[in-house]
Amino acid sequence: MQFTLQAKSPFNLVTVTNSHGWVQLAPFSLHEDGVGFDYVMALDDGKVIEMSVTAVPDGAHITTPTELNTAAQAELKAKTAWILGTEQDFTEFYAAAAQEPKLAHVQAKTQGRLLRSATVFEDIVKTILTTNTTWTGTIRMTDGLVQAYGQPLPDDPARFAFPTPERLAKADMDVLQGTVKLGYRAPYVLELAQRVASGELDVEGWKTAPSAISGQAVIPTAELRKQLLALKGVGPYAAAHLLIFLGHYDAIPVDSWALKLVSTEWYDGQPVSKKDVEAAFEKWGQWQALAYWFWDWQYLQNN
DNA sequence: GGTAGACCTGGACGC
DNA sequence: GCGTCCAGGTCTACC
Repeated sequence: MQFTLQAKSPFNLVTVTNSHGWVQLAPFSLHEDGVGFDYVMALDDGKVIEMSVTAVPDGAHITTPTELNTAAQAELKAKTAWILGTEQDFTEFYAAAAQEPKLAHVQAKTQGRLLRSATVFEDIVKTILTTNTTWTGTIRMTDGLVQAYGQPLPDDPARFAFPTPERLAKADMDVLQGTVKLGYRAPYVLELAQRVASGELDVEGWKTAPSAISGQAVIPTAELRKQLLALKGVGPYAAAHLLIFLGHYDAIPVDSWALKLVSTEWYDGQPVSKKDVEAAFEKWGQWQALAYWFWDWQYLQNN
């Protein structure tokens, strides 16, 4: 099966793929040319497929060697559109950014979209695995989780889809801590999987909200943030990070990196607080997370 | 609401 | 090679 997804213009697959580090995390794998990527996906009917995503003007071309029925085809198209954010519209952000020299590049570079996983569940787990560790630690933990509990690809059993909540809900705590080495995060991930698998928690409902698809927030950010913070292992940083994925850009994920960037940009390298970071981007209102993310940082130019 | 200490791992560093 | 220290967010207990 193959199909082309046309995105709301402007769109550039390279920009989305390299928008942040997600493409380095299983079950993504970056193509050698650095433009497109492969992704192993578990469909609702239990089938595990691999898809290859390549660039076309203002869109992406998707191919999978697996034959799919009508329902599976629709699911694949919807999940791919979500991963790439093809329906997102950044016209207002570009208009605001054009007035700021440090953001004047965003429209020309078609920046705004961030690569997402196929499910909100997967993005929550991965975000928890970014906390209190190094990026190499995040890659290692994600790889371990996918290999230990992911469903194998029939044509290549060495590759796996990201574990479904149902599979992860049955995980052994000793394996999560000892083999996968999630450490103290293991109970957080296990509890999340069990709550989602049992139906108690509908995190995919956050994804299908019109606001998240269009990029225009309708559910108040404060309400969604409250629900995210109620998840074990999700604190202020992780909640803000996940809000971005869900189309809410009015909160900044302040981590040690953000403190370093703002310190260099406006405080001559002196220590800054979370409030300083938030104050620096407050004027960007509903776009402040994107303004922060795509800012032309002095620190990056100097290092 | 704010703060301190614990959590866990890998990497850097000194010996 | 070994031991120690530190960085990285969140949780819990406490004030």
